Amino acid sequence: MAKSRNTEQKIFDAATELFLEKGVDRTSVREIASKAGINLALMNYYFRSKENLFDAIFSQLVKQNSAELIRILDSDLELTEKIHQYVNVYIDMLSENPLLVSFVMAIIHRSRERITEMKAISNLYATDQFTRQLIEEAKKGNIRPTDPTHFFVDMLSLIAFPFAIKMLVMDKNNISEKEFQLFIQERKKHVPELLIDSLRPR
Amino acid sequence: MAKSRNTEQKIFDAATELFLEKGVDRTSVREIASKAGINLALMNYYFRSKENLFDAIFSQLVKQNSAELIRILDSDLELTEKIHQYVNVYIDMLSENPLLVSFVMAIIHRSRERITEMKAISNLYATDQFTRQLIEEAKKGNIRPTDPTHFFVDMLSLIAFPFAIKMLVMDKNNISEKEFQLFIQERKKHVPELLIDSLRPR
DNA sequence: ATTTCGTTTTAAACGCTGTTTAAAACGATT
DNA sequence: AATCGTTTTAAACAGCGTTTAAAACGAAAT
Repeated sequence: MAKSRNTEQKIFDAATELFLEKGVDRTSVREIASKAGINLALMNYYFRSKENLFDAIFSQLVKQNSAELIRILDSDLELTEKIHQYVNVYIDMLSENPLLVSFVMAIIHRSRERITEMKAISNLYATDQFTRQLIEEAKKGNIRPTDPTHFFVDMLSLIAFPFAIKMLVMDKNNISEKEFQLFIQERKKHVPELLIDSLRPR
Repeated sequence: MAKSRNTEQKIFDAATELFLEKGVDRTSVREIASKAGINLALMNYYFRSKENLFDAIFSQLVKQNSAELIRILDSDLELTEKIHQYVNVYIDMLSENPLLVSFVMAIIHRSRERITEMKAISNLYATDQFTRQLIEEAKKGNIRPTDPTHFFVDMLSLIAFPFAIKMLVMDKNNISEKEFQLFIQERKKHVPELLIDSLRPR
């Protein structure tokens, strides 16, 4: 048997499912092959390595999700509305996509070697319009002068880090998965408030 | 030759150095044994596993560092002063201890199975006094009513996450290691300001 | 001084991992 | 029906963390 053109897709799908379920490191290539119903070596035939397979899955996932975030950052929305939308969409994204969260964590974990992949998820490289806005609004006196780098790092931190320490928050507050999701939902209001508040002229 | 009671210490030291240098995952047990000048199997004789060795190094590191943070949280310091001190000490700690940062990231990465180790670093379990303070100050009208959980998660996020995306920040702003350290130093002022500002009654 | 006994060290192997190899099977083209 | 590039296969590779069983050792007991 040969030329079943969906072999590549079968590997891709099986790996995606297993990576989500057990994490990248704890998923073996033999397991992926078994789940996909293919020979072990085919994984290396289609993707050159397991790392490469991970990248393929990851960048597809990012492409699906980051477009909207960049669109928001680049838009003409008023500053506070833009912050609201960005935070809301980003939190929803991470909240609905556990695979994305664990992939982001895996990449951050070996961040020294994986800057390229990090760029894609960070939107840090689409902040020109946003930065301009921060500076101009400050010039007009609508907000207090604000360092754009710190502000953007703050925003990313407040959005993403809680997902990283999810298990910790659940354990400490003795809450369930569902209740954690509620906690995250609260942050869609809380984080923009905090950020916008810090911009208010004194 | 036998009974050289410092064999355990030699393994511990060699592993610490290598873990810092190349990360836990990319350091093999054979490499540790070679650097320590001991037989491969001795690593499993003294520590039961590589994971165990990691834990031993990690918890020693945490013990050295977290005591002061807990002391600050439990102190009678005035709220704003407490926030200042906590943020400053924590940022200094992470900034002077790259090993701690990469260990924290390694543990967060496999957070599902490692809650115990996470507890140790989070200080999330020493927040009783701090929580009480937030509630009482709000009752007195000195600060606006604030959810303690969100506030503490905010604080941790703003302190820790920037270290996780260090490479990203450096690449995006085209800055050196030294300049990143400066950026971090700025946050010792910026983060407390942001947090305390959010407590101001409206 | 020799035997005994628990501790420490050793070399070799185990089962697992990701990856490579070389040959086989296959389908379309000639 | 033969050819040729693509796809699939079984088997092996080198590396990993870990285990095994025997050896080497030092101190205590005879």
